[in-house]
Amino acid sequence: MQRKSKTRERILLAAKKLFSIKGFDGVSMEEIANEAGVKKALIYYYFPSKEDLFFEVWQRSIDEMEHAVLKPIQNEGPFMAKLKKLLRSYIDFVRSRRETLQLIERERINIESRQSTLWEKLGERYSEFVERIAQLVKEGKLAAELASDLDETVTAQFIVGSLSSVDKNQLEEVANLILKSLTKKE
Amino acid sequence: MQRKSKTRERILLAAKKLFSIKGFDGVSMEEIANEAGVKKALIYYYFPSKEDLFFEVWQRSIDEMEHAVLKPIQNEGPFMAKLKKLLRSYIDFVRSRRETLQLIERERINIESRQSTLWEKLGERYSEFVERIAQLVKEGKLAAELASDLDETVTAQFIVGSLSSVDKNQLEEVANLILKSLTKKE
DNA sequence: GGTAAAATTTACCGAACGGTCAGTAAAATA
DNA sequence: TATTTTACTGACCGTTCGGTAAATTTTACC
Repeated sequence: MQRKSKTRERILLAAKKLFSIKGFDGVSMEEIANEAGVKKALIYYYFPSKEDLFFEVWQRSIDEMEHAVLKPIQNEGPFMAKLKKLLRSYIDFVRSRRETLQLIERERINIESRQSTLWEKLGERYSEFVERIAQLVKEGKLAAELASDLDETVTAQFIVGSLSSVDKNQLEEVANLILKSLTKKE
Repeated sequence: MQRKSKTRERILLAAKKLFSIKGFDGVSMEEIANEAGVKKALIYYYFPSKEDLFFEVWQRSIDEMEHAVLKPIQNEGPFMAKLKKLLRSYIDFVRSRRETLQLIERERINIESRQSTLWEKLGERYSEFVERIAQLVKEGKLAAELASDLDETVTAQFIVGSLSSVDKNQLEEVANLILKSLTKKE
């Protein structure tokens, strides 16, 4: 029972690593098995298919990101403090969990362009995350700290998108740009 | 001679379409052939390999983007006019050339994580594009229209990244956010 | 220590992959 | 008209793919 979950975990870790580097279609089950130090058939003992394996990797990655980014701001008080904390924790996440971020960034587009119902669920899971940030933006508008004509979802996409696409060494600069763009002119 | 280039073009167009939807590893040569209305073997008459086919699709796509985004600002005068024109032309590009943008966004990460010399060239071609926008930022700093402590490359990545990652219907809002974040406080 | 269940490996399958090649039809050249 | 070049096809090759079934080893429990 203990051994079982340990092997399963090793497979998930190996899969996540390789998926993040080469993408879903670029990785074979044999590669994943080798990375995990296991024979290919054993993967099928724990996971019904390559897709199912990827699904679990994806869900876990989004959970991980959501936890790292959203959890720290939950008990924060005033809106501006929350926003700054969000940027801070997002920067920390990008810096410390490169593999997770790369997996998400890489497969996000891929997921959107597959039409199967199962894959769509994965896309929705990601949208949920963005929408939670959009909720924060809404909060800021209600508190009159952000301009009332801001579209919440677009603003959330803007925050995530800009922080995900720049060099990891200068994320603070981007966070400042975001802050400056969002705060009301006085 | 005329027929030859027409077929070649059809193959390139079909490949671009499929690569942009499914990615390099997600598309087979047979699919591309079907999309182009051609037998698979004929593709190898025009292109030595799948990689070579992709290389040409990629180079053309970057050229297309560079032309659409950078050409309009070449003969523009003052810096702020140039910057606004850049945002305008980038928005138009995102709206009208979705396939091209999706190909670039999708394969950019993929290209970076392949270590072969040939693939690295493709990555450099993209970096060139970003660096050209960075040059514009530098211009703005010299003209004292932008804060002097802005990192040019990061700012360029910020502009491209944020405009590439939001819903196409509200790009103007993002352009305004970018403008607000970059212009000096008065 | 025997034994049943769980965990892992070996051996294999049909399909699909990227790529090749001999040959043919159609055009261009002479 | 004869000949060379260009455009294109179908059949096929070796390999790798995702996935399965059966045999073997390891573990847990009495």
